[in-house]
Amino acid sequence: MPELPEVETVVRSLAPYITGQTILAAEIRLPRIFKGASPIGRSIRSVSRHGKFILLALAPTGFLTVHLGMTGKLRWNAAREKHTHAIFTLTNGELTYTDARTFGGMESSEALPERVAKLGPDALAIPLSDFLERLRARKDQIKSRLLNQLFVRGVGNIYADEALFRAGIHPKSRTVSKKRALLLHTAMQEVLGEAVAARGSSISDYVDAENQRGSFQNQHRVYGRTGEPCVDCGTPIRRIVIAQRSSHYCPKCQRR
DNA sequence: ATCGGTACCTGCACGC
DNA sequence: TGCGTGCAGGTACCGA
Repeated sequence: MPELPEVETVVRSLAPYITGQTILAAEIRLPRIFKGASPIGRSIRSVSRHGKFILLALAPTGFLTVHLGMTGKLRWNAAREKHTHAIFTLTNGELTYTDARTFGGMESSEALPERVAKLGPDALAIPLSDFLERLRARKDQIKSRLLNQLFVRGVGNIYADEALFRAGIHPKSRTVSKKRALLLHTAMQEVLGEAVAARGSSISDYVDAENQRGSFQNQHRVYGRTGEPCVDCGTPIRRIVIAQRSSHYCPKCQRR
C-alpha cells in the first residue's frame, strides 16, 4: 500500500496527536509484528519519515521504527478491528497498528536499525547530480532500480510506473540517456510531490492516521490502467511483469 | 558483489 | 454456493 506519499501523509496526520505524549501501555496481540524492548515509559519526541519507514524518536533515547508493508495502518483513536495487532495507550488516547497481510511491523531499538539507516537518499530530496551518479552505478532494469531502496528510498510500484511514464522511459531499459535521466529526476520528484499534495493514493486499504483516504489514485496515468488509452497518445496501456511486480506503461510513449 | 527469484500473509475478484 | 486461480501499495533472504 504505502509508498513515500502515503507514509508522509501518515506522519503529518499523526504527529500533532502523539508528539510529546508518553507511552503508558503496549498491547501486542500478534507478537511477530513487534521486535525489540518494550517502549513503555518513553515519551515520543518526534515523528518523521525515512523513505517508507515511520520513525518515532523516543525520549530519553531510542526509536520505534514502523513499516506499513502492504496493508498496514497506523491510526489515532481508531476502532479495534480483526487485524489490529498492536495498541499503544498514550497520555491522551490510543495509537493502533492494523495490518491484514502482516508484511509490515515495528521495531523498538536504541539506535536506528542498520537495515534502515543504510538505505539510499530520499527520493524527494536527492539532488540531480547524486541521482545521475547513482543511476550510472547500476545496470539492472530501470524499474527495478527505482524499486530498490538502496538506490533511492521511498519509491514503490505505483510511483515508479508513473515517473517512468512521465519521463518517457521503458521500464525494462538498462541504460538511460542523459536527457531521459534528467527528465526522470524531475518526473520522480514531481509525481511524488503531487501525490503528497493529494494525500496519497488509496486503491483499497490505504488511509492516514485519521482514517482518511487519499485521492491521487484519480490522477494515475498508467498504474492500474491496463488496456485503457494512454492520456498522451491513445495507445492502450500495457502490463508486463518486472521483478515479480506489475509494470504499466505506454508502448508508444515509452520506447526501449 | 550485484542480480534475479522466492517466501512471507490475507482478502478479494473472477471464471467455472 | 463453493472452489480454484491470480492479483494486491513491500521487504528479506537465498543461491548463482
